[in-house]
Amino acid sequence: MSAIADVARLAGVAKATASRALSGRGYVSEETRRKVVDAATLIGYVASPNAASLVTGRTKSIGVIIPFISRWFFSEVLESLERSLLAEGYDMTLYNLPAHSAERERVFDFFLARKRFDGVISVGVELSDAEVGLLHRLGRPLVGIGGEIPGVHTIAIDDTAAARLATEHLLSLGHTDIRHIGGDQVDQMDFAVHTKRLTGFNMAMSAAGLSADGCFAPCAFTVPGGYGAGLALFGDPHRRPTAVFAASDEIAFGLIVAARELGILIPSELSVIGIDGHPYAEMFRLTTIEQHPRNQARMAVESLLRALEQPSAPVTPGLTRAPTNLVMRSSTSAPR
Amino acid sequence: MSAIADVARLAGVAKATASRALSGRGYVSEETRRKVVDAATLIGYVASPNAASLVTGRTKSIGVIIPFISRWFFSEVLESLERSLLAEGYDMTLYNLPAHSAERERVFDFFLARKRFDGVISVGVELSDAEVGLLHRLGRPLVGIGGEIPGVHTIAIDDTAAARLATEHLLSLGHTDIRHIGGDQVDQMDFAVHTKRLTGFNMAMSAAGLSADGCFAPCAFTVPGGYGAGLALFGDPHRRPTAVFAASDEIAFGLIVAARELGILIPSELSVIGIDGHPYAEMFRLTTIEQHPRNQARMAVESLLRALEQPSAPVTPGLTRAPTNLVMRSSTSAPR
DNA sequence: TCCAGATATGGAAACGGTTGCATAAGGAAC
DNA sequence: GTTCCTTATGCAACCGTTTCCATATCTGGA
Repeated sequence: MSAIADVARLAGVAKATASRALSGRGYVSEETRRKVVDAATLIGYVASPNAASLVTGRTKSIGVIIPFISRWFFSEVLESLERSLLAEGYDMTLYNLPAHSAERERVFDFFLARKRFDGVISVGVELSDAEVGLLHRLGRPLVGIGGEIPGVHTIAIDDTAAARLATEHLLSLGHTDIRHIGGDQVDQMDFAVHTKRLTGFNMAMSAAGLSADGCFAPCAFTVPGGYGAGLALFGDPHRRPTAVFAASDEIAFGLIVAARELGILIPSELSVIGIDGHPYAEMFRLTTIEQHPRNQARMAVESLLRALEQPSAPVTPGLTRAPTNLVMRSSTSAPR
Repeated sequence: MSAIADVARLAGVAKATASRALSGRGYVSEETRRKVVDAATLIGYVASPNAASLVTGRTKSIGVIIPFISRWFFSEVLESLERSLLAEGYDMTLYNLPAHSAERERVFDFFLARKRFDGVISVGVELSDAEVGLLHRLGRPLVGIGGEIPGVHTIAIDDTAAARLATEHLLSLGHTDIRHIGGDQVDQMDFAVHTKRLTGFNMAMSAAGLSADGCFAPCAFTVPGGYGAGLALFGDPHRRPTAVFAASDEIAFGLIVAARELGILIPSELSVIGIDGHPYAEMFRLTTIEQHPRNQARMAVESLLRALEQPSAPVTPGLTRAPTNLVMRSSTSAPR
């Protein structure tokens, strides 16, 4: 194809001048600039980012590590990351790494270690010290979403507090027989999200003077997971709780579908609360704690780009808490 | 960082030899190879793909254009694309382009036109002749998923046939009062997917000697979209059909939720069939036409890589039909 | 013994940009 | 009329690989 040398020749200037004219860096007279631009458009010149990266060391592309694509939180984050990065002129290269996959090491050694990215965003993946160290040594800034990583700036909601808030909402309505349906061990999710939400639940219960023993039931972190748990939990009318705190909206939807199939009225016979702010929540009239993943993604991009602009001042490691808020709908009420 | 020159120096060989030893191309004695590899691991050498691309012209990375990330079909395709490409050593760079977005031109001119990708996969995006021409001129192979693009190899199901099959299933059960709930104009989906499915419905109806006039109702191509359409459609018991063909499983779920809220029994009072093979279908006991997006993605990658390996023989333009199959569950039965 | 081919290695030229340094002209300040 | 700074441009080095070409050794077959 046509290289910048061709453009320079056609415009009657040196390669250096053509480069400056096209990139806008350095001194170029307006007249020369126009000549160069005209020549470039005439022969359909497009710059080679590879060649530029080679000398500048910057690739204008960001690597993203994410364990799921189809789960709501992650797809929302992904869409928002892509938009924000594209708007800033960055490419986004995606690595879909299931939590403890065998490919993880390969991705780090083979893909990330190469100098193809200016920075990395890790979504819901708890990086090891070795992995963080690798990126750090390469001088590549790293920002996390979803949980705390030592030495890395991360954006995350306070899972424990959110779970506690959800449970307290049920308690404040007068419920005392509350169950928590959350992720199980099989569903590997990093940052101990499941555990933190369970902890928040336990804290709220004991603060209210209630025992949380036997109040937790695990299930797959999906709608069918919640559905299965709901059928099992609500099957026996005598052991049915008056309220359920689901660790995610998707679980909550499954619980609601199961409850409806069993003829249980919501909220009069059963209150349900979730966490997420999923777009289907309104349709199911689900009370939930919203966590705004798109904002979390924007915050991560902002932090990463700031670190890229000022390599001197490394990203302030530490946790930025993303806000959450309770949205009350009609899936919760006082017990009968 | 350390370059291949450092490795060569440490191993006591020339850069050329070090390159051959590490890439495995050309003649290198076993002894020398080991020396080079040892030196490389010793100083933690990682190759720069940028520098390599510059001379080889191959980037080992593929660009993917996709209009949605969170919709089921697209997230499935995406996950499968990523796996297949990663397994073959390719990076995947993602461009999330809503159908008629303003950014589309910018992405093509600014991102895709650059020589950053060996090839492009377009998922559910109907590329214009100009866009196809641009990539073709750059010598970058292109494979499509979701519908026919002139001059490009594409993988797609037969939307018309699938819709017809779904409708025929309802007809064969004895239904005559059938409605089709599908995507609306606002929901911009390329390749006229909505129209094709409507056409399949109409063909089946008229083949059965039934009029399809007024049997179509549009809605957003989502669960809440189907829910809203269901509430509207099933609200009046006297105008209620005995069967509904939903253009997607997600719409079907919404319809089912709406029907259940209204106390309508499925399938005795209402049969519902969808298209997709969504993982929630089993939970809703939904009869559906499965379309296996992951396989479609695998086929696309295979086709693209074949084109990359043999630049001489260009990809056979044309359409490869991805198979679909009817899965019967208990959301459909004969009318009462 | 000589020669063709396979094997092994090095030197140097690419690939396509950016940028440091040198040069030169035009003002402004003294 | 110097001196200095700003503006404008060119030359050449450089980024980190791959690969072409040349050279040299070692086979084995004629």
